[in-house]
Amino acid sequence: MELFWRHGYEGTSIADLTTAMGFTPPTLYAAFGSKEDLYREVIQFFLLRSERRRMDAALEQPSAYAMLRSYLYAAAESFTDPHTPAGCMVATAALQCASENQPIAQEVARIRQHMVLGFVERLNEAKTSGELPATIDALALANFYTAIVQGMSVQAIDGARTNDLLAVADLALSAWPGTKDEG
Amino acid sequence: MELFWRHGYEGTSIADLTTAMGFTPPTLYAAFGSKEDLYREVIQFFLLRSERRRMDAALEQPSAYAMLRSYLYAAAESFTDPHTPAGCMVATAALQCASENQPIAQEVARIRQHMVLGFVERLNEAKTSGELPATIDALALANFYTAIVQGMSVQAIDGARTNDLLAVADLALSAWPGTKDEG
DNA sequence: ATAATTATCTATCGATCACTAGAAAAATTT
DNA sequence: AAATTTTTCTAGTGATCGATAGATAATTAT
Repeated sequence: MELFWRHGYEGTSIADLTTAMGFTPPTLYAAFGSKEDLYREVIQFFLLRSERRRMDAALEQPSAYAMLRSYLYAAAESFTDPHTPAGCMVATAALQCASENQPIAQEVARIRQHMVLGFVERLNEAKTSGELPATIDALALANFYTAIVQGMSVQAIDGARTNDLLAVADLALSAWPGTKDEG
Repeated sequence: MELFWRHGYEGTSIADLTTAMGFTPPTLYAAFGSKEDLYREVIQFFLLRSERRRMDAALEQPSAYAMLRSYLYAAAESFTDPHTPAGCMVATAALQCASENQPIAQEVARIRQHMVLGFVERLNEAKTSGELPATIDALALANFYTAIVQGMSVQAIDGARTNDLLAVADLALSAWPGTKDEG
């Protein structure tokens, strides 16, 4: 996971993986099938371990605003966690790749879309509860906060520190078009 | 440029390039030196042709707010221009790559940093002119709008349309902590 | 028109890519 | 302990990677 996270799908070779894991290619293929299968498995592992944990904690918040704040703060922390590679493993992954790896890119893009829809769902709840004006475009707002997460991931890769990303998150939260009462 | 733009540095092979340009590898190497040199040259060409044009037009605006609006709107248009690959060639390029291509990644990251500093400079002017409160952290604000550009680039690659990105831009502009009078 | 130069070709370099057949070693079962 | 199964290794597959030597063609200069 660490290798794919840091170097991406194309930037990580079977030799890199087997060296890091301490065995030889046949063992890897017996265990995971192919490089592509292994990458998919790693992504799912990452989602369960990092992304889902972030999102679950955020969705527990009492308001949509608090959810976004929780998520963005958690992202700022984890994107700059010195124990893991910088940035997010899916938010800015597989953006450019060779034609033969297009399926990989599409799968990662689908996961990103899924994340947007998670935000949209919560924002629509906020519209019915009155936290957000009914006139608000929930999809546009979800795209906006997703863009912030993606930009934070880029900047983490470029060496930004936790506080830099927290400041970006706060500015994004200042654009919140609803109430900020609870949370 | 189109190949590197769409598939990235690692995702584009010499064979891809020579096929697209209609000649053979020795001609490419005689003309450009190496794949790395060619990529650097392409990036410079892109900066002059697209990025610099966007930035120059933005810096002509009478206010910092209008500059950001001009830049973000231009980005929304060009990132989704059907005549070129989706997204920006530098904003989301070379984020993950093999260790041996680290120099390329660092160079692109340096260009991104340069873009942030361009924003910072204009924002500091806005502080002295009174358009922005003196208490504002210009670097944080520049990082915020840069993050939006980077996120817009990711979403363009993922298939977003011009209007989607314009909506994201407008929400980012709504976070502007200064006056919006002129422009 | 001939000579010198430049440009592009064919054919390939060694290295590395993802991946695998068949042997050897380790673990498990009888 | 012997037989069987599972696992991992050595060694190598063909394909493709970026890059190049030497020959050929096209252009330019005399």
